[in-house]
Amino acid sequence: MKVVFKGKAAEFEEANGFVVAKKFEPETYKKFVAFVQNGVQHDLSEKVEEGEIEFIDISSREGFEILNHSSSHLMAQAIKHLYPQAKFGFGPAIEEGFYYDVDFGDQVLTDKDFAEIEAEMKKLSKAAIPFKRKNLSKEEAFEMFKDNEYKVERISELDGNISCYEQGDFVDLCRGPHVPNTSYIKYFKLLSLAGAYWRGDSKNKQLTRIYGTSRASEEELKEYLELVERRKLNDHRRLGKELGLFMLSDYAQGMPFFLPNGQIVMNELINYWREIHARENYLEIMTPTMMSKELWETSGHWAHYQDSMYTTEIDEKEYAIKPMNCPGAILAYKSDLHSYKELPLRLAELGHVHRYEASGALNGLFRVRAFTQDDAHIFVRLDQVEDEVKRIMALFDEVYDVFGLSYKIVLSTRPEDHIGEENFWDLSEKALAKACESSGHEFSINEGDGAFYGPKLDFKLKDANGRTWQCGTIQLDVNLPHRFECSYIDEHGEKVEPVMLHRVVFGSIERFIGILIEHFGGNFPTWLAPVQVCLLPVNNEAHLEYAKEVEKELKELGIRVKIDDSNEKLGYRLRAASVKKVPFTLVLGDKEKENRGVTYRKLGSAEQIPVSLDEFKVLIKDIIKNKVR
RNA sequence: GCCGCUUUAGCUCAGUUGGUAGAGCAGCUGAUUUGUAAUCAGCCGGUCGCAAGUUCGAGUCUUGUGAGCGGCACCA
Repeated sequence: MKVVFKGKAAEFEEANGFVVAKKFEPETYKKFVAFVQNGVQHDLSEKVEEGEIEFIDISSREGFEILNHSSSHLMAQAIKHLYPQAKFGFGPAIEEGFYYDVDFGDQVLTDKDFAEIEAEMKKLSKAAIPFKRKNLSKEEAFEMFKDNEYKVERISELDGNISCYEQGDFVDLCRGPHVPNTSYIKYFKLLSLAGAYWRGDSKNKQLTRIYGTSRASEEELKEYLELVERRKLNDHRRLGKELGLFMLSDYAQGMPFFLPNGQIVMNELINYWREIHARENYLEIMTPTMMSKELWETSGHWAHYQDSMYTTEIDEKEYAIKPMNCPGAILAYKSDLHSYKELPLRLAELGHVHRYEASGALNGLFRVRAFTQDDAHIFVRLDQVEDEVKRIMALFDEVYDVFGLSYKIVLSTRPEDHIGEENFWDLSEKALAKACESSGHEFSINEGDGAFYGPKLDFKLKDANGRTWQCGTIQLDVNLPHRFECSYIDEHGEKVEPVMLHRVVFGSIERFIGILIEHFGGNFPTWLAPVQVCLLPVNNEAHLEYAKEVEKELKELGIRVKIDDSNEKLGYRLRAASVKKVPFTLVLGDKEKENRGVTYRKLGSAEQIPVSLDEFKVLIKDIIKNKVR
């Protein structure tokens, strides 16, 4: 086991951020005295005892980051050797590895160049070049990096002493820490290439970002690369194709087609959604897909959202296809007078919206141009906001729990381009934070990421690759009700403006289905499975009739059942059912026919369970009703 | 939109230095009538994303363009 020692003592930091014990046993670390520091042996036992130095397992998260950060430096050194004109931007460790942003000038790099860079890195690794920390004054730093405008820009933002790390002929501006020398970086791989704007601003030059990953052992690297491969198996785009769930067509870029199997999943989700929303006293409405320009001008979308809207002309009048359902819901609200006694008034809508998303942003079902929001607009009095938000969060918890999904909450605050008065924003942001706090939901804050009309709580779920996608959201909005002059009559007979909450649980049903496909790896719980039961007559001549009888009885219970009477051996048909991820496979032969039984197998299990048909009916009804996962 | 890559049969993929396309699976047909993860045989199936160009000749090379993938920006 390799252990990195992190120095806390100032003089130690100055010498080098890190030293590493070569053969470390945790129980005996106090006895451990010899360290490699810049290639020199030092006795640091005293510093260990005094707690000035802490040890870090290179396989720990912190060790991982140090290793990968050092790897990005090593890669930069190798690149500098091969491409002397290269200028470097930022090169940090990230979740699963590291990257470095490089300006190669006019040269175009492709992933075919990785082999050469990796070979050079290996060479440098073998040389065991020590990482040496140096502290520079600002002037010295400017002088040292004067040929690199990116580093110069960064240095100009720093105060006081500026540290850099030197390994052989390569120096980089860096806070550290690093592994002691390049030989610690042995098990790495360059993974991909991407354009990335300098400092994340699309107005700036695009640099070449090279992603890689570095591990403490060959085994860990292999494991990681296998994990990357395994993730592909759960990719919803692949499973969606294999299981006949959805498709995409060049004729409608970014607008998914739901195929029969996928439509079943969607319909089941919608049934469930309607059920719980009826219970929670939501009233369902449906509003038009296209509405005229004036409406969007009133709502502010025309001014703040036009780039994302599809428009058309009807009878010489401009229309927009709705990118959101809110204005429609507001018109529905305004169709009648409302008493304070009616509030909270919850108008739900499964709204199919269209948004012109950048072509490069599109991604399977996760990022599309046409999708269905399981929307609701809730009109409340100001004093009802906190309770209602808590109530919505409880509903979210209930729903996500059914699928076994976990989420992270992010509070997004006012963006630069927002409408309405600042004090409303102050109040709204506080109200959302308070609702989270008082209901025991943890959240982080994303400054400036709110909607133009109000702040929001976003519920983010992870896909198979660990990327997060916003699904549920709760948005607080005083602006749209004001712009549309919404009102209710309070207990004194006065007209008062209500507050509006926008909220979606699934978010986009399409995206949510994508998440579910990956979450379950295509093995949907029985209540969602396109085909729930597959019937396999052992012999078509002798058992098909009984299979049809079983089919009829199960169908009467509303179960989605299919007979596989193809002329294949049982083994083949079992495998076929398993490939199609059917939750229950029932084998029907002489034994079963004789005593009105079935022998069932659950997906993923080889266990054969004989029961009577009546018992099976009770069992599967129960599993479906309870949404057993 | 930007950077890089990919694009060949319904699906997954081969196609060597340019000489007008192959496999497995799926599908269809026949034989087999099967008791727990692939029975055998035959057949069908491709303007090689699209459009130009170079060439005697292009799936292979060049340019343009569509779509997809990985990122970046975006996600109001």
